[in-house]
Amino acid sequence: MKRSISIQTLQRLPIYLNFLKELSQNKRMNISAKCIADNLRLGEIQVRKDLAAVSSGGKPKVGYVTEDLIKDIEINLGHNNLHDAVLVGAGKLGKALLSYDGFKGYGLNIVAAFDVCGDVLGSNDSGKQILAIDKMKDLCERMKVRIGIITVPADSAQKVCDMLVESGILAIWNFAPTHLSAPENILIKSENMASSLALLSMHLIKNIDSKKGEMDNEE
Amino acid sequence: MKRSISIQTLQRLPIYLNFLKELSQNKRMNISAKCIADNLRLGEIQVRKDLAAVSSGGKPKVGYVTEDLIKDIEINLGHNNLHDAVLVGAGKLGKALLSYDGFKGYGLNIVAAFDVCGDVLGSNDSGKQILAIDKMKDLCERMKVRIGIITVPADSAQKVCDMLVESGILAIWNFAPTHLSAPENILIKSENMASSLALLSMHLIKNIDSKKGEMDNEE
DNA sequence: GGTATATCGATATGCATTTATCGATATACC
DNA sequence: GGTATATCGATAAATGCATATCGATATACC
Repeated sequence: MKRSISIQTLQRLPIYLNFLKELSQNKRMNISAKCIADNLRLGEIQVRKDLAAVSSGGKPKVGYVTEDLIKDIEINLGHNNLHDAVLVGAGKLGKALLSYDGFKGYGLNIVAAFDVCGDVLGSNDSGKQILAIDKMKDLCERMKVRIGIITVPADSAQKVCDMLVESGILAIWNFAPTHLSAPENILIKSENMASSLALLSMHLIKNIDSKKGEMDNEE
Repeated sequence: MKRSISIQTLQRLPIYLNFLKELSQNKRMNISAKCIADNLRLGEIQVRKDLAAVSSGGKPKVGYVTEDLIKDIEINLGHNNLHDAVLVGAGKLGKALLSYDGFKGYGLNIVAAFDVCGDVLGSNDSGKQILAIDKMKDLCERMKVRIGIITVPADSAQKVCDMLVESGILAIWNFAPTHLSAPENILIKSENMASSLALLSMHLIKNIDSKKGEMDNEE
């Protein structure tokens, strides 16, 4: 039963988790689905359904027990067992991600970074090692690393992707602004900044347009 | 008619655009929907439908004219008119984004950054100014900036969000791992790393689990 | 010029996700 | 203790999106 958490629900779980942790700090013992929905600007029913997929249930009139809910979500997100990851491409974005110490809270542990460029090799100010790329496969296999993060320029992203697959990586987090091809069983999640910008841009265009033709009832 | 581009389609447009630009460099004049689909691992029909939403159409037997398609997509993405943006939070991620010079290609122009911390003020190695946050409102109003990028820690993100709204910002790109509340007419696009990680994590858990119980036909 | 074929566009089907409706139940208050 | 109410959970309808099917059409080749 618990197997079937939809992708959409899965992606909302971290948002609930974040909100619930805030509540927890403020010593709120109970929380209703409606309250969560109002605060997060989501539908009340949607929240209830999402929570139903992971939790053992709430009580009428009082809602859910905050702490229990947090635990349930964390279990379902796999935050209890940390996944090791390697990062390829120690440019600006790569270094920024390396230095970000919040990933552990999400179950991700970057063990090392790789790059071709000799200049950046060595220890980063994050304390993480930046190694030559030819050492990647060996390290991944030894440490059984299963997650790869790509922060190289677009034109070398596919090559890096292939290397990661070669190294036994099962899931790839891609920040390069390009599409990647990999075998079926490899999950590729692209953080497509361009797609996000498309959304913002579209919103602005619509908004500015509707302001120009201030008809009020444009449709 | 062209009004109704679905969100999903909109988010795929930059991917097509990227691919088409590569083709264009290789002097390919024409391209079929099937070819795009195969290269990008998408459905042929999906591609055709997406393209139908933005383009004036292709010809049987030859497909679409590459250059025309690029233009059509760029128009629909608003890449022709650059949107100005401000960035708040000149930490590691903020600086990384400031230094990334690829945004202009997506129609985004970061005009300045803001931070509370005195240390980082001044000119960045990106050439962009990092200013004190109290100057934000004035600058946004003067330059009619409509996009705000939030790269501050989670606990100050909402405060920054409010300030941006105050400054006349219409669309917010949020990198803080928290949910933000703003008036209805403000678009908030959160780059939720935790959500992405949830996806990766889930994939690994499923994969490793199915390997443990190597039943082959687990369902 | 006629026929074959690749490719397009439109309509229809199916699936996933969201939203709505309704009855059930635990707490609160009289 | 009985009734009112907030809230939950389940079932049903609606929506949005992806996939399938089919006829139309422009090019290529005979």
